[in-house]
Amino acid sequence: MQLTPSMQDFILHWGEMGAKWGVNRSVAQIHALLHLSPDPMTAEEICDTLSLARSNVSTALKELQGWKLVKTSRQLGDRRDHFHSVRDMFDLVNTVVEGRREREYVPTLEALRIVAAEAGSDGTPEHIRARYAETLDTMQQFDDWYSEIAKLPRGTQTALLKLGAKIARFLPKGS
Amino acid sequence: MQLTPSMQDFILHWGEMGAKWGVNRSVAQIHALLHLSPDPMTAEEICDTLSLARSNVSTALKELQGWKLVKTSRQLGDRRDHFHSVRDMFDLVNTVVEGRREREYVPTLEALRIVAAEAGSDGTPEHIRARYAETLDTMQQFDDWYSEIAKLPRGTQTALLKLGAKIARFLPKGS
DNA sequence: CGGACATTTCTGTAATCTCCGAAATTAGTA
DNA sequence: TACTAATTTCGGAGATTACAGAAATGTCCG
Repeated sequence: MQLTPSMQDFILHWGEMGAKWGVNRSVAQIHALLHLSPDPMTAEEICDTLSLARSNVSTALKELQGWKLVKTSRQLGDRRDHFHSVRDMFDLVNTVVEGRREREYVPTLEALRIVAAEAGSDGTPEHIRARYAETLDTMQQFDDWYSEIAKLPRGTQTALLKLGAKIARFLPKGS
Repeated sequence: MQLTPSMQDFILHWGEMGAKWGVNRSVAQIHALLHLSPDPMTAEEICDTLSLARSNVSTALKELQGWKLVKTSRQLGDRRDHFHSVRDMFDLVNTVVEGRREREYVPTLEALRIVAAEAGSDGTPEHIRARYAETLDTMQQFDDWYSEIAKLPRGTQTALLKLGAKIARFLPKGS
């Protein structure tokens, strides 16, 4: 695929952002490309367009599929995989957030529970144990909130999003 | 400071998490330590407790201050800085989210605007320009939502958090 | 001003991460 | 079964990042 300057910029920037988010730069670039591409692309085309080694593209695509950001489709008379990104930006943000929760937030909650339990019998002073409890509690609260919102139907989610801070009007009172 | 096993685990895990979040491991460990410590600590004490080089502790503390996760305080008759973390977990989550928005999300929005403008005159096909617009639009929507919620008084925020998905009851109808 | 202590910056090294090319594997075709 | 194309895995060179220790800078006091 032929890239215009703006497309190059987009892909480059997406790659930098990915790096900051702890995602491999190439992985993010490939995702950006697939996000822009109107048609599914083969691994080969991706290599050519971004000048990356075939092997890396393969690895990156696997990772993106792990994040459920990229899916494959088949075309008649072609045995190659054709890759395309999840189309909708709303879905995309959801997927990324959910992925991070799964991989980074939930394990921390678990670890905190273990630490808190362990602390009962290893001489950890009371005020530190209280700190554990407080930390776990607050994090759990955020997680519960997110989990509930995530379960709502899409239409409700977008409605809430549009409403923004105006939602506060419906709250009991004060503030 | 003397670390019990559970405290060591906590600090170690926090460090690993930090690494996944793109934060330097030592930085995250120091933050964990300060989060647990009931009293402010000097850089020297942090070195001893975590067995890190003085120089790195200095750099890490600077970075944590940049994130506004750590503040310094003074004590009479002591010219050393005493470091302590932001106490409240709720504040902490807010600070982290706000920091990430500032450093990673907002620049992307800006870059997208530039890319979209650039695309007008460099031969980028219409459907790609539409994709830019859609991407920018959705990301902007999330950002607007967050910005509004962030401005609400703390009490309102916690109320919303507790309410969770039940908030949907107040929505106009359907879904 | 000079000395003592605290902090930051600099420098070299160790550890880690990225990415290419080659080899191995898998899948489709005759 | 053999042949070919597509994909994945492996190994190591090159680049980046993290870190300790040394040197430099800054700050406070007399």
